[in-house]
Amino acid sequence: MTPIRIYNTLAREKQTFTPIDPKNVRLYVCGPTVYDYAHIGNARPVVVFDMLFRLLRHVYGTDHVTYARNFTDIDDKIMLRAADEGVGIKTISKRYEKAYIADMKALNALDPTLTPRATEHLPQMIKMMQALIEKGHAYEAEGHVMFHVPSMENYGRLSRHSRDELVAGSRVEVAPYKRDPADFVLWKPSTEDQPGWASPWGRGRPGWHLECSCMIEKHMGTTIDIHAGGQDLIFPHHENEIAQSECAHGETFVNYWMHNGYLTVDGEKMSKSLGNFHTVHDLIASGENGEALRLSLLTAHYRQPVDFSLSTVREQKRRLDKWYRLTDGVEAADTVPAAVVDALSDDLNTPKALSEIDALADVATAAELKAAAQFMGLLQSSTDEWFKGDAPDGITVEEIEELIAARNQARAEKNFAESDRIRDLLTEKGIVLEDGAGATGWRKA
RNA sequence: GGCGCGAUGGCGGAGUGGCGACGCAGCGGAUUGCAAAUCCGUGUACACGAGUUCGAUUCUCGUUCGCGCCUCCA
Repeated sequence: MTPIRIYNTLAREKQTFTPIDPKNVRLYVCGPTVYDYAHIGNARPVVVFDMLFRLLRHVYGTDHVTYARNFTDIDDKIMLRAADEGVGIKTISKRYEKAYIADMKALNALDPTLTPRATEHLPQMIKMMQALIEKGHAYEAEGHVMFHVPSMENYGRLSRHSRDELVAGSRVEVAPYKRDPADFVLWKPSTEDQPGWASPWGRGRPGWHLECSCMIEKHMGTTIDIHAGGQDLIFPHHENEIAQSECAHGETFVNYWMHNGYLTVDGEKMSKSLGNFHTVHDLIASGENGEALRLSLLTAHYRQPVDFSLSTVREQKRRLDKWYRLTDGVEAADTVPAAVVDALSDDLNTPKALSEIDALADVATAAELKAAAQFMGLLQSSTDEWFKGDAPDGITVEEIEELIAARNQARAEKNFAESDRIRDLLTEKGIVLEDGAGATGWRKA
């Protein structure tokens, strides 16, 4: 078995992955703040680390991997949205949590083992803050609980920022209650009309970083194997998680840190003003194929930037079309081809793995191709479902078949003007005809 | 300014000290009434300049260009 190699952000190099306990490999990925639909950039870490989850399960056994992905369901952005709509935060968070789950399912992402929510971990948060205060790593000030950064000797080793650099490069005003400009919030007070929970420091709500530390502590222990997320989370989010957990526990928090690169759209940063903002929800609703979206996100290596465009999605759709044609009626092989597992074991080299799948694109190796593609969360439908779908838009299967029969009648009579007219009619409906040796088949474009 | 990443053919994207991965698109052919699908064939690609070497796209140094982060952000 090829060992799994992982690029560890902490070490800035690829390392051989050794789990703490092969019977319980623990992976945590930072999940969404549920205040709006997830965009395609949010989907990248989900798809990428879903691939990691699949690989870990393949190597260590399905029941030996715990994968947690949280929902941040208390946050100022959620509060803002709730206030806008005049509803409670739970209405907002539940709505977008539900949408998120559906969207990620459309991308063939497996359900994580655990999906903890911030608001379900208030007791753990309070306990951790108390421990940090007792150990001199945190203090109370004007209803806030602050983490005192200078109290941690090696703060900043993940992002390789020294406290001094952070203070010097800071773009935000320093709140007056901070003992040190680099200190960050663990707990902040809530006004009467804001959501809040009782605490020894008054009614308030948690800062962003605290939840992950507490959820990991509760569900996975003081030290976990892998913690992953977008590279923008390296600082401050993950740096501060390390500070909280390691100062509270006195133990290593995470052995391997993984961070995915950014996604651009048509070569530019995705933004609403540029008109290139794509939510997964809208992409699926407008007819883009979830599996093609997934494949598009896997065409680049996860640490590299990936450029997203609709033309890429269509291109990858055609690639899948080819694989579906080849594997029609073929039973997937029992084992996943080693070349594909090896590529993925090398720091999740998905472009390599995909090209290894292409190398199997031959009738003689169709069963292997199918096993490999399914391992990567692709070819999850039957060939028939893929090409024909549940129901083509604006035309019934019966109508299609009647038109095909009429066309074949015309063809038999050499009335090609009529047969081409019928084919054009179907093309307009998004139906492509394929004249085979015996019969005429059809598929959705 | 600090930290970090990258530059491969029309596009995407592996990889390697010496034989032009792979996919998509394009082009030619087979097949087809015509298409579609399929099959066969088809490309003087490795940012620039030095250095190391018998030999560098691959290693070293430099240059240029592009990108990300530096307390909203996957």
